[in-house]
Amino acid sequence: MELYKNHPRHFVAVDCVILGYQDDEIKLLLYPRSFEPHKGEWSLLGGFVQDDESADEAAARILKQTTGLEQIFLEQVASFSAPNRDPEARVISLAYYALIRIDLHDEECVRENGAYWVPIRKLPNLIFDHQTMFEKALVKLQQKAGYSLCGKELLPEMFTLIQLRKLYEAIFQHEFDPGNFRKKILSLGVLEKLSLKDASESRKGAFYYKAKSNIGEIDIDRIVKF
Amino acid sequence: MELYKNHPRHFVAVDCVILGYQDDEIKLLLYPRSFEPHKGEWSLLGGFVQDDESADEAAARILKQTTGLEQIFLEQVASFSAPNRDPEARVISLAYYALIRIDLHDEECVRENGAYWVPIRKLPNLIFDHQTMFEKALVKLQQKAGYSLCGKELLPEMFTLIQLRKLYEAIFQHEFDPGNFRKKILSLGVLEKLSLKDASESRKGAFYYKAKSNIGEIDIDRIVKF
DNA sequence: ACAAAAGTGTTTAGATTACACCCATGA
DNA sequence: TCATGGGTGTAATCTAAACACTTTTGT
Repeated sequence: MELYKNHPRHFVAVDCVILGYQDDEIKLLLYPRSFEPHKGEWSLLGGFVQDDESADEAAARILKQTTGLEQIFLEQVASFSAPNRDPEARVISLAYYALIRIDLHDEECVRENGAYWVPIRKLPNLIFDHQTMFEKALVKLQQKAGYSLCGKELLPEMFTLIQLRKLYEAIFQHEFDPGNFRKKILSLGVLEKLSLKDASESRKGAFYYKAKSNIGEIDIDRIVKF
Repeated sequence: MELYKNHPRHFVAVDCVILGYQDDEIKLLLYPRSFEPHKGEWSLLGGFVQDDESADEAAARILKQTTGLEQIFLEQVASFSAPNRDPEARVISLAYYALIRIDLHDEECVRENGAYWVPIRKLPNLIFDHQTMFEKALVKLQQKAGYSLCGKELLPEMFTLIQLRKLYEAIFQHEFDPGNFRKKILSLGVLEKLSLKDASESRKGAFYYKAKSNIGEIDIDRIVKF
């Protein structure tokens, strides 16, 4: 312990890039900061790492407190540690990104905190380095989506291939050929066709699919080359 | 500051996965830990983040102090924050990986600290979670190698295509077809052929190449599909 | 019947793979 | 001249991309 004692201790925070999908758009959950500095400005959801928890646990705890959701997808993005990134005190922040189903989250819980889901194309200015955190998180999401279907995290249990394509178009901000996309996805053999149809978008109706349960991290070559 | 004060502060360390290439193998620089706990056991090179520096700067500083090298490739791997990962005290560690040219590093500086370059196939047990840090760093290296030639970081300025292939075989622990590898790399248009030959490996000799200077992060599709 | 979205098929271009073959050179 | 690695060429296969075409169904 002697050697350790000569070194400084730092506040360690986690900041969460909470992403969801709604109305053909990827949206980010933003909070008005409740204290100085930068009170009232938009920020990611954050909090401090306590003594008895890992950063992963801290992120999950904070996410639960403010959205009511548990057991959601959560992964490290990067650490941010410029000495003056927070003008009030030295805070080293570990950024995480979370994928949640907007249709399942606790709206009241979010509303209470004054939070809003903002389409990623129309983000306001964010405090500190939160813009960079978001950008890195989006790249991570694109990488994840390239190797596994993000349907499970961002879409309802059942979804049509058209919905899945639109999700991918939102993630990559790029259009995919409907026929080719469908063939590519089906060739992966990870989806199960249901007999139910979604008739809300057309007279013919589109079949619903769901992810096969035995598939974890699919060892796909690549879903989209981009 | 009031709100911050209610939260604990933590020691924040950086641990460096220092990788080099020698004798057709990727090697990891390991240090015998100089203090308790686990004194004498093998560990990554680490140190604490000070008040006036970012974690990136801390990693660069520590790397310079112990290998004599500056301006080397250094990138974040992940954070490690289990409350009891270091039994002596709560230490949150930010893992980095560095790519260095073994032929250029300061051998004396390394020797003094009792450090050794160990082939990654024959690693001893490492303390704490350092094994996991290494494994994640290797994945990062493979990703990087998939999108940019790592020749610049791990090989001398001039190298033959055979040397580059052997480097890639060491990184991916997988053999590549000599003819196909050469064509794929040359088709990227990022190498400049020199008139000099390396005659040490064969009677015919193999031409040296060097990376074209204007190429930064090449926007290659993929070098190897794996 | 027809409009409109869902879904299938076909054609072409390009990339990947395996592997045969030629080349240059020192002993 | 011949053994040895260095380097090139080619045919078979696979994949991606573009786009035309067929199917289904409520009105």
